[in-house]
Amino acid sequence: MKLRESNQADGLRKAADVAAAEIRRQIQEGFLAPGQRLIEAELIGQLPVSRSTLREAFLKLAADGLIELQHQRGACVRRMTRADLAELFQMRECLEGYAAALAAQRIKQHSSRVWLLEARAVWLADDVLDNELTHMENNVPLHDGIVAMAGNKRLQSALKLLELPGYRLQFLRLLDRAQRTVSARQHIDIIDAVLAGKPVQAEKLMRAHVRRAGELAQLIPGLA
Amino acid sequence: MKLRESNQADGLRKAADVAAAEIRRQIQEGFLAPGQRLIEAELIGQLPVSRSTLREAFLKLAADGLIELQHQRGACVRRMTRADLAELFQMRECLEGYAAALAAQRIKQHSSRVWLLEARAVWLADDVLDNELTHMENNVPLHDGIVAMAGNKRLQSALKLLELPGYRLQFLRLLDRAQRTVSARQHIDIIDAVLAGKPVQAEKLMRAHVRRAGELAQLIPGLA
DNA sequence: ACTGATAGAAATGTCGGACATTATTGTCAG
DNA sequence: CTGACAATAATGTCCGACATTTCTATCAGT
Repeated sequence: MKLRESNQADGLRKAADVAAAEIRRQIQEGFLAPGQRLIEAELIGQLPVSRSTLREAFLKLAADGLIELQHQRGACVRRMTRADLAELFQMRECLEGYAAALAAQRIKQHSSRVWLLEARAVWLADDVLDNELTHMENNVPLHDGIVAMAGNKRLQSALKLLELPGYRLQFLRLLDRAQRTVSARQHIDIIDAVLAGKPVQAEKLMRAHVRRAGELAQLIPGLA
Repeated sequence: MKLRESNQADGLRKAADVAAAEIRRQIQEGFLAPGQRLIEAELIGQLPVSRSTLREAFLKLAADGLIELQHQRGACVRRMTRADLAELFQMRECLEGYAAALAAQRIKQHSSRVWLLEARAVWLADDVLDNELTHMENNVPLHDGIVAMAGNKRLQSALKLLELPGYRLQFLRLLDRAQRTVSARQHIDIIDAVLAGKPVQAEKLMRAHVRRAGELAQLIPGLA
């Protein structure tokens, strides 16, 4: 049978990866709500894959922590409890703090000073205070960039698994102007510490920054 | 067909888990060397599972980082490069350090002071200096125990994935008496810091301890 | 009407076979 | 000895079947 010709030029060579990516997208966009059950028979009807392949996709998604698999009870979109969220942000505090420290250590080798200076300018401007979407759109790249500067791929992929799956919109709503102001200030301080090559301070500031985000996340409504 | 009745009372309910556990055991005991290819057809002959189930086991092992899966090239036991090892110990330095800090913070709530005091006595005794096996057998539980005291299950499972898969024996051989002496001293210092409820110091000491182990691990022969 | 047992339906876990696709190997002409 | 090419081996995917387990709706009894 002709293998799907749809995935033109994408890196997803296996059908299971395609299916996993599609389900991931549906989860992140809210089509699949946290706690919702994923019935194999239903998804087979929606995705061009067989049961075996779908089950493989389930395993990959479960490995990424996006869904949960229970024996003889199938798959469901992962539902966060407040305790889970606390643990998650504790991990991020630890890892991103360390990433900031490593980034500060390696700042000389990197020509990414330029990039950091550009980011700094962004967080000094008013856009990130006025517009919550602009704020968010610049927030993720900044954190990712600092993590990338740390130069540890394991660290990078570990942190990728710690992004909140389906609650981003609800988190966004919690960021009022006051919150955005504090956040922007912290970002600038972190950038300065990294640029100055001060690992200890960079780590300390990043930890405080992530901890604050974690406390804010606890206010997300509708958590189990 | 009658499902295998062998797994009496173990928590491994799914056949895929049984197969994964068996393969994991073979890797850790050295029957399967790093880099060795795992042919589906061969393993089907050795394990009482079908191809589908075996492939599921592969996915789980890959998620744990024990094997690597390449498209159209199957599975092979993960081979560590020195760079991989460096990243791995960097992660452990970060996470275990943080775990020590958390443990020190929560020491009052835990009645595990007793446990720590017992561990302290062990590391003051001569057994852990004289016998490399005794050293190792007490090392893992101590680290695990401190991580458990941190009370973050994510942290716990993240660290479980960072254990060296098949190189433990070779690492063990690097621990001569001098190394063991330093290690024991560091353990005692860490325990004292946790008992004293000093998170900052506990983290600092644990980081130094893990970093030292990482530098030692770089001496493991036969790495890619 | 409510509760609990029970039979039926629904969904998952596992198996075996089949075939397409791709990687590896071995052969042969030059 | 090298490069093209055919043969082999191994993986990726699909399909259908059945056992096992969970879920559900019905029904008897208090």
